[in-house]
Amino acid sequence: MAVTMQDVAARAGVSIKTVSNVVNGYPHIRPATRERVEEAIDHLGYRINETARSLRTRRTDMITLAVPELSLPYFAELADSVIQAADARGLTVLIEQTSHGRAREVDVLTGKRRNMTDGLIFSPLELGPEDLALFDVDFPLVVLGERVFGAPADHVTMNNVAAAKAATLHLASLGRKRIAVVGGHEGEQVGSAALRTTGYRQGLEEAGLPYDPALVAEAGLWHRSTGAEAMGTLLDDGVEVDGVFALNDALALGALHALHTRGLDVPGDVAVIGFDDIDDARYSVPTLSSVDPGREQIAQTAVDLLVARITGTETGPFRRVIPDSRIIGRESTGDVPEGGEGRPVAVQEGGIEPAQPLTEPMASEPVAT
Amino acid sequence: MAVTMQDVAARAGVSIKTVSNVVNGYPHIRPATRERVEEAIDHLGYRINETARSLRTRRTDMITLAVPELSLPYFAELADSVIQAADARGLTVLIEQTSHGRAREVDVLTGKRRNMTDGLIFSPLELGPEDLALFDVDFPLVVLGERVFGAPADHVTMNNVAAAKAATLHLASLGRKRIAVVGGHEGEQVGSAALRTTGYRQGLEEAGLPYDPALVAEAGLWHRSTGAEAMGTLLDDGVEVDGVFALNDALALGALHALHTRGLDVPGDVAVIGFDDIDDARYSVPTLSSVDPGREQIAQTAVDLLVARITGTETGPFRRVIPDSRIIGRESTGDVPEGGEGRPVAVQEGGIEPAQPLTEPMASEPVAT
DNA sequence: CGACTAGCGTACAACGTTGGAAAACACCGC
DNA sequence: GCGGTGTTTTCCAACGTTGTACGCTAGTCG
Repeated sequence: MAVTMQDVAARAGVSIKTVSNVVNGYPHIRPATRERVEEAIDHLGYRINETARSLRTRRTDMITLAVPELSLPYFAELADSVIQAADARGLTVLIEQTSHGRAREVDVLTGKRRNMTDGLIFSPLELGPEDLALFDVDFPLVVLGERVFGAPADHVTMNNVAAAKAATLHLASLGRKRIAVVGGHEGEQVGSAALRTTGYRQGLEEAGLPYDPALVAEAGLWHRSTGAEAMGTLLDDGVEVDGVFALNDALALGALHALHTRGLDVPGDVAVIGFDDIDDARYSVPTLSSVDPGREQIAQTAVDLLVARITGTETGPFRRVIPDSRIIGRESTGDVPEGGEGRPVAVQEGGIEPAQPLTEPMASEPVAT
Repeated sequence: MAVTMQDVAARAGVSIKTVSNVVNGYPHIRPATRERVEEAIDHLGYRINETARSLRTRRTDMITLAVPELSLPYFAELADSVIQAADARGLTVLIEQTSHGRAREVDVLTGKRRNMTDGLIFSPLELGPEDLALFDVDFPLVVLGERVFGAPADHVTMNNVAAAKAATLHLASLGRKRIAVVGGHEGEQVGSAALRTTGYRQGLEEAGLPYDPALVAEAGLWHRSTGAEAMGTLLDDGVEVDGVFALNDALALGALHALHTRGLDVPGDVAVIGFDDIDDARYSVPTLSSVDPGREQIAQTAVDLLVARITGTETGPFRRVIPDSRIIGRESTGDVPEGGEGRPVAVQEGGIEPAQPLTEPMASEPVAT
């Protein structure tokens, strides 16, 4: 049925291995032979059977990317970047959506699910430090995000505390005194929420502003609707506010919505800054200032680290990599005139360090100062 | 190194084929035997080698989804739905981004790129009717979208003309007389733009409104920025407008932006409706009315059609399937009070029909009346 | 009680490719 | 014409699984 190397070999009058050599670019082949083989390949429309090749070579040149949900713009954009980075390195990406399911996240790691790829890039949302043991897997793994520190795997993360602090300080530098934070989770000790909240408090402190619990608007899920709700509740409670740091852009866009419906001007009455710098931030009304956590760099680094483990180039201790992040000023903080382009107003440098298991995940994040 | 069936068989004291039978749920196995095998599997941590299985069975249980770009919310949401639908059927999805490259789209079809999946769901953006020949491939294929009609493949598409007409009529029913259309491409004969523009003109006609070329705002790319630009130009040219039909939601959101910056009230001064019903439409300010083209149904149908071809359940003539689409009324057309939920204000029924190659692709779209 | 049917296991041969080693060939200088 | 030195090609054995064919054991039935 399908045409195999055998058929090509027969037509070209060579052995099957010679065909293989041609296909794989083995250098010592007489030009005449190569030509005959290529003619046969074209003529027969031969395409290599990747499955057989993979069985033999033990490589599939595919990697898995496991994210919570593609409808969340941050993850869609991350997936986009990862696919491009993988593509540039000759890899194909298979996407696994964990859809906010703890069980699904566990499956991703235990390999209960399909297991045909060379490695995994995993951005957990449910698993936490208590699940550290699960991350001790027997395939190449790169962890993304802020939920799990100290896993026996390479880790690409963000400059959360430093960036959140910088964002808060940026609002303070604009003269804002009553800076609310939208999106914290009560009592949460791990993950982006906790880290960014820590940065917020550090920022307040450095700016000499008091911490007022009334300015904390909680939101379980980081969606626009919850952001609008949290912001709305805060305003309706009569809390005085002149600045908002939202823990991600979706929340920030929701907050903009809530502010708008209540007739407050942004940035006139309230300045708003988000986190993630998703595409939408550039097109909202007003355009949204945000923290660019270095998405491109995260994706490329993650793929590079994974490739290094797959190929065995890197066998040393696991690394933790933190890309540079930048504050992008736009209309919502009055950093650009209406219609102007966003521009970087601050940079936090990242870095690379060995990742050791730590009992205090909160403390484990390096803080650029 | 890795543990194989051989090892399991040795430990359980059975033949390798018996292990295979256990793993594959072959029914006639003595419970005692099955238990021994399962014990051995657990003890050794055996996991089947999917590559070897695929080589033997000629199935990978993976399908490819080729879309232009995941950062475009419509495609991200489509991918989300396709992945979920595939997942429910035991398939994994490999995503190929064509990134607006004609060459990449051709590669997807000619299989120059990786070819390890059982079939392809393809949403072309560059290829058109002139490339029909390329779609004659030797693997299961389902085509999405409006660029290519009559390809020798199953096709899931939208009720473009009917839905666009309905959207336009909806604006007219609100008493709007000067309805602009945002996003057309000059002289374009194929694709969503042309079809939706046709629907717009049909809608005007049915409403007894004149067609005024001045009300056509062109936009090459369907991004927010281009939508804002096109709308802005229209307004700055002093064209009188009281309604806007944007050919997709990104354009509509851009248009909202432009209207807002010029101090026009939506829906007071201008009513706006988009197309695609992306998630963002529910959270913009004001919330955006839109056409829901039946995304879930598109995804599920596409996967079902593909599976039927892969398994050989379906060998008959190719089908064209059009899901039902609905107009969702929100604040931007004043269909709901501020803060209210969107609600369906009209439905266009879809259908199934055999797909025949046609020379007039424009005419080939069935129109529900 | 012999023959037949399930039920349960096994042996062997693929699936299409590549790694390794051996063989064939070409060319060199002597 | 011969050994030596590369280059080019071939041969064989995997990679880990499943399909097919068949053998063996127990029942079951006439």
